[in-house]
Amino acid sequence: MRVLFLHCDLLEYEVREKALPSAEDLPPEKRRGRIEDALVCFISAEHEDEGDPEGIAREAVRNIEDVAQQVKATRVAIYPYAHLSSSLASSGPAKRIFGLIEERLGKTQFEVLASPFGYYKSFTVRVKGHPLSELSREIHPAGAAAREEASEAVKAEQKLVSEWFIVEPSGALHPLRLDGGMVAGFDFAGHENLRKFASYEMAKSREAKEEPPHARLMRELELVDYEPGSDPGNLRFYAKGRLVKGLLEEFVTRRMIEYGAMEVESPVMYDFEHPALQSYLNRFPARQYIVQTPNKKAFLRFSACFGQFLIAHDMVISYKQLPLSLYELTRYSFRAEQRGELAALRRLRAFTMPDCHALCADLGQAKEQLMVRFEVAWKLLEDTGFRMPEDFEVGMRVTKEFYEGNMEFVNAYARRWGRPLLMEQWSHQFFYYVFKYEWNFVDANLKAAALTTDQIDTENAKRFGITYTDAEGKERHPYILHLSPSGAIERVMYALLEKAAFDIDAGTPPMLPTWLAPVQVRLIPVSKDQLPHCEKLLAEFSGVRADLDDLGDSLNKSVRRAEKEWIPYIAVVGKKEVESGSLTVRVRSTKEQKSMRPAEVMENIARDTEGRPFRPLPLPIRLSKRPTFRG
RNA sequence: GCCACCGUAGCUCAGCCGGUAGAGCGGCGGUUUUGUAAACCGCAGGUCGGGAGUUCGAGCCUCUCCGGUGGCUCCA
Repeated sequence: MRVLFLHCDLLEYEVREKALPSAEDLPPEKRRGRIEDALVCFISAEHEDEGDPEGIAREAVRNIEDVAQQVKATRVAIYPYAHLSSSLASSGPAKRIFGLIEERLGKTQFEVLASPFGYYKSFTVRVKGHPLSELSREIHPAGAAAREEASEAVKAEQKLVSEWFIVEPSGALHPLRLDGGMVAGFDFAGHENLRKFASYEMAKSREAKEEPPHARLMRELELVDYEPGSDPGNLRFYAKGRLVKGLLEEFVTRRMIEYGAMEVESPVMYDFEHPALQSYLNRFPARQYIVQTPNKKAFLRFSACFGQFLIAHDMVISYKQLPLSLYELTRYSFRAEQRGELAALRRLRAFTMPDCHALCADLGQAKEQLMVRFEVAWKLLEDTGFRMPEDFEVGMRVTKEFYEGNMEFVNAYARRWGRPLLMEQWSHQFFYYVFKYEWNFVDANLKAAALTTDQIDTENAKRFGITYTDAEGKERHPYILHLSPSGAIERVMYALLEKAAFDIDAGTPPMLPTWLAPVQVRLIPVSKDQLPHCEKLLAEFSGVRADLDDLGDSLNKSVRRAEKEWIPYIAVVGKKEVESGSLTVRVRSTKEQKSMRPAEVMENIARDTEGRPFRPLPLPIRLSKRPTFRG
């Protein structure tokens, strides 16, 4: 922030026209102003100030008080003046900063005149001209000392008191406490993962130190890799990885449409100045990617919320149409996570997020609909290849008030889940929701990552002006549910790979579910004499992802290669098989080696993949034609 | 963002006290034509992550930037 201090006999201004379209209309008394014998402060808010409006405003006021004291001024004028800096703050944050300065100065003994922000003004100043009457200062955002004073929002969060419980399927409640770093208050026997999850959440325990296994696997399997040419947390997907991701995307989307959601598509970037977005944004100023468009500054979306809320804002909705769901799969959502927080596929800066918002007439309908979506998500994860509910641990977050008023709902949820779950109870509502749940995957390094999540949002309908008309013809704000049925697609891949890593440790062959296996069947001729026969067989495997190892290596080597690729059905074709018309197949899931006819293999795959999307092999069918993406 | 560790051939890694770079796999050429997790021989392949510094001389020491991992903070 830059400030030019002028100790003046007189300041007089008159508003001419708006300089910013978003500037608010002014009451007549604000359109002109005059102050005599005052310290006039011309101020430019700069880009670097955006991260901490509270802090910079506090510093500004401190400086103003300081200078005013020196020149013995009792009156102060604040004059937003863009021309002191070449690195201006965006107008949203700037406006907020000026508001805060005015508010804080108002609490001092000074008489304050604040000229409006966002307008062209004509003005007159007459500077006193004594040695101290002209002075400029640069004020930088909170140094270490200033940062200790938390912003209002952070203070509110700090006041937030969390209580932790285990809720059993019976509804029995067990208050948890930390006892020497260990979670106590519940017998976790038989619920080892829940203990790990509770300890991750409550004690912030980080027990392991290795790289997560999936980070290595994703590269070894030629699925996904880091991209040093981009920004951290923006990954590259090779052909096989794109296939897996594409299939998951299709599956989730199909299930959401079957559920009844209306798929929409919204922009990836939004205008900083858009009034509906500002209050939402200002609370989390440092999290976005900023992009400079030809004529404005925009931010990249960090979820599908805005896009869908802005659509919902313009929709005409009757209570008869509720509940009503909008769905979008964002490719991508962007969050400028701190460097140290990124972790391969678990935590990214650019990720693919299915997001489904349901507008509900009232709390009753919201609770009912939440459980409908619970079933959709449960089935989706189960059909993807997870064990439900064993692969996940529920984190449920509620306000105390919600819990006490809706105990039956919480208990019904716990009964449906069928296993004990972790509940965090907040003393008061700090976030926009009163109820939220996540299904967390606990990985080999004992880290928890949320996949499925749904929330009951009581605030954003008001904030974004989303309304429906009720039976009496009155406009009402709906409750909004925020469901991500699977969580980020990359995170689903992470969980599947981490699950496979558990199998490696347990000594069972790791694999992806057959419907996601990049190659489902590999044909390996014992010698090149069987190649023509294999070529013919390929035609029989239409509708599955089959390929042919025609590299001419030894059988041992070819089998090893196929095993390392986690191929579920490896079919060896030698002299015997050509004569009998059968295949000798290694079935990965059962470790069996048995003689099967091609039709049987097809039936097995059809059974494994029933109801899931299919995509053809996105690679050359003959290995001799296939490049390696990495060594 | 802070602290620590790491970055050498496409991949996985070795490289001593600072003296000018090595293996295996993969690729290419040849021999072999194989019955269920790596046949054999040969060849090519390196700004030692980028930049700056110290030094007669830097993969090795110093600074800085980039990338990765772990911890902290964070996760709307």
